[in-house]
Amino acid sequence: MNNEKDRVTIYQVAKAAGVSLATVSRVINKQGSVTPATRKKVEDTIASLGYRPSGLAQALATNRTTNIGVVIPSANYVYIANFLNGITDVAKEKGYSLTLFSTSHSREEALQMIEKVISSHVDGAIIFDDQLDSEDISHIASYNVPAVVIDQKVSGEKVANVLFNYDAILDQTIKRYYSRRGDKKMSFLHVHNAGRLLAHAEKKFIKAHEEMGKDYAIINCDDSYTRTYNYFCEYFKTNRKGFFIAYRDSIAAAVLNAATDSGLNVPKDVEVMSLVGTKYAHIVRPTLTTFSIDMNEVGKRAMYMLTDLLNHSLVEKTAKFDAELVRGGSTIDRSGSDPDYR
Amino acid sequence: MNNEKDRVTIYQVAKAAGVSLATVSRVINKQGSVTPATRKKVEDTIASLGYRPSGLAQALATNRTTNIGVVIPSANYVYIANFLNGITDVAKEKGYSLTLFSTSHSREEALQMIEKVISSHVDGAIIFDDQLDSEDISHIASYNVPAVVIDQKVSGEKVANVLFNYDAILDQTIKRYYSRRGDKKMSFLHVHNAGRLLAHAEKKFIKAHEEMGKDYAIINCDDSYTRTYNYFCEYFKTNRKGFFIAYRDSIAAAVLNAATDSGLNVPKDVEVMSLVGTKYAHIVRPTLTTFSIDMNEVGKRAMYMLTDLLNHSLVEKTAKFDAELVRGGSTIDRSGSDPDYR
DNA sequence: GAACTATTTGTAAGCGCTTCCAACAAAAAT
DNA sequence: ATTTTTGTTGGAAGCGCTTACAAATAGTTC
Repeated sequence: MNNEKDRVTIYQVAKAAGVSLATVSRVINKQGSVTPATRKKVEDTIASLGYRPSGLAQALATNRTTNIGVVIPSANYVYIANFLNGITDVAKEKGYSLTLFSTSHSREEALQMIEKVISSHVDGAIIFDDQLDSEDISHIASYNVPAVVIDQKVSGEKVANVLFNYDAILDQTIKRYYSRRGDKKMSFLHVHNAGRLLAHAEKKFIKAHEEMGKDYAIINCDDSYTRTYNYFCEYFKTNRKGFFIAYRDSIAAAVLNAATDSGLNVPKDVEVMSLVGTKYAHIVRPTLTTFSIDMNEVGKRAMYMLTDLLNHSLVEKTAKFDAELVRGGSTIDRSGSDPDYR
Repeated sequence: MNNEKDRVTIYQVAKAAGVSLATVSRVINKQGSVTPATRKKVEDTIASLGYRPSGLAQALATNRTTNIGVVIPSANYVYIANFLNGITDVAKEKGYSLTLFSTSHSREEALQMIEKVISSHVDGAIIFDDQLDSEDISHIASYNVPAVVIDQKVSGEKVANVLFNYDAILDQTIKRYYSRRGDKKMSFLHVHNAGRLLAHAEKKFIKAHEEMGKDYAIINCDDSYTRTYNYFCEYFKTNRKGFFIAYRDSIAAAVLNAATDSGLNVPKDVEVMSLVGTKYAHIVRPTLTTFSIDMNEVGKRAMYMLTDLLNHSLVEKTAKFDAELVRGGSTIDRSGSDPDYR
């Protein structure tokens, strides 16, 4: 064992074992034929010298890094952390490392990260960003970096897509709401820069309302629990009723708590729900109704698709995840006989 | 712009610009002297060829990767995500990338990850693991990988430490509880494999009780919100009173919700608090009392320490974070005149 | 304008590994 | 005993870059 010494190289191992570089390389890569005797000899000197192959040099020589770049807005959202977790599990199974690129919801930073991904020489990338358009992203494909793009359709030979589908369930939920006894005005919580998914849902929300000729509101709010909570505490001083749809459940939780803390009853006076559902939705009381997609599964799926892409064995280049309605106590169940509604 | 072509190398740039490799290298690294005229010429051909230096080759040649390895149990905990977020911010500021190594709370995997960190040729590492002992970790230092170790004292020339201090506040809180009107039996929620921090706190908890001659309980529970919630729903059928200390706030939230949902009053019948405090603590009702440390700050600090370590400018090799008592409504405030206790 | 210095550029040797190809030895076939 | 086949090794080039060091050019000074 060497302590505080310079890195042991394959050359030193070869010398110590009395063989050539090539032979050592063969035993560490377990390929090519080596006599059991010499293999053992080499393995022993590797162990006694404490040799570790340099991933860098290997990568340069083989043109494979076994490294995947992951582009996300920030690790600080639970749904992103879930997504990351899914990726991590599969990456470990498949022997890949992950390099994180976080864009902080800024288009500029996102572009910069894409550049970084390209020069960082990753074998592939998973891109879950909400600021770039498909042209920005297809740029990465032109540099021969296989990529799986989340929540966006980007085409290219080495690009696969994971798409979310909130449309159907959102539309259906809104229409059912009005067709039963929906007596509250619906509001959609708009968050600046929250990205495509939200923007798309917002459009659907508006469209559904216009189709039904119903009045609605768009409320601008902050992507922060505390600020949203404070805002709604103020809001509920004058507005004592409403149905709110937020992007993330932690924002919905802010509305819910503000309502409860303002002496309102959820769901009688105020109904709330969100698109993204994480553990927050289960922890609040009443629990939150969400249109949910399991982000852990999305991460896993994305990583599987990427490894298939790298092995040229990916057949279906687009995966679609349909949001499911997960009922909580924050809305009134309007299905069937409405047992909860008195 | 080249599309779908092989990587453009520095050699091609040199040739196209009619200069030598060395000159191109000088302009991309902005060092050594180059005539403005040739610089421009080179920059132009770089742009027109769409050349990007290979980080890999640079790293191999300079022996610097500008890459930091981050070892964590899992990204799926909010406090870890917060920590990661702090690291990310500083890393971006300092121009480092992050490679993630997740150990899944397994000692075996953790050891494996340490090996990976070593051969991945990172410039440094931040290690927040709960399974390894200091000997395991000091192993990494012997391979000349500068490291900042979280929540553990590891010594070595190139090792720095970030330590947490829950002892004082925990001891003080327990003793104050009994010296005022603490009438409920205290229980500590033990989670298998949750690591050092918890184990240490548990010891302190027991010690404080023995010093005061008070009865206490250790409850084994799962590191999962749902399972803990179910367990305590059962538990509260027969036990209608108690003071519970959990490790993470989401576990504490499970106890809190189970109590409320069982018709108990928090904090009158059941008091709950946790060591780690995240957004969960603010979202539940009543809010949770926690012994909190701002993990985002911990991440930032760790990364600053690491960059200083890499620049040989780190003076204080140990940083200590004291946990603060953050009062929520899940416990009865026993300071002063106990206004909430009627 | 010669002698010298400062600045800009090119040459070539690595960084630590893989891998093709040739060389050789041992086993099998004739 | 000789040729062919199979299996095991070593030599050497190359992955894309950096960086002494040498060479060449331009700029000073007397």
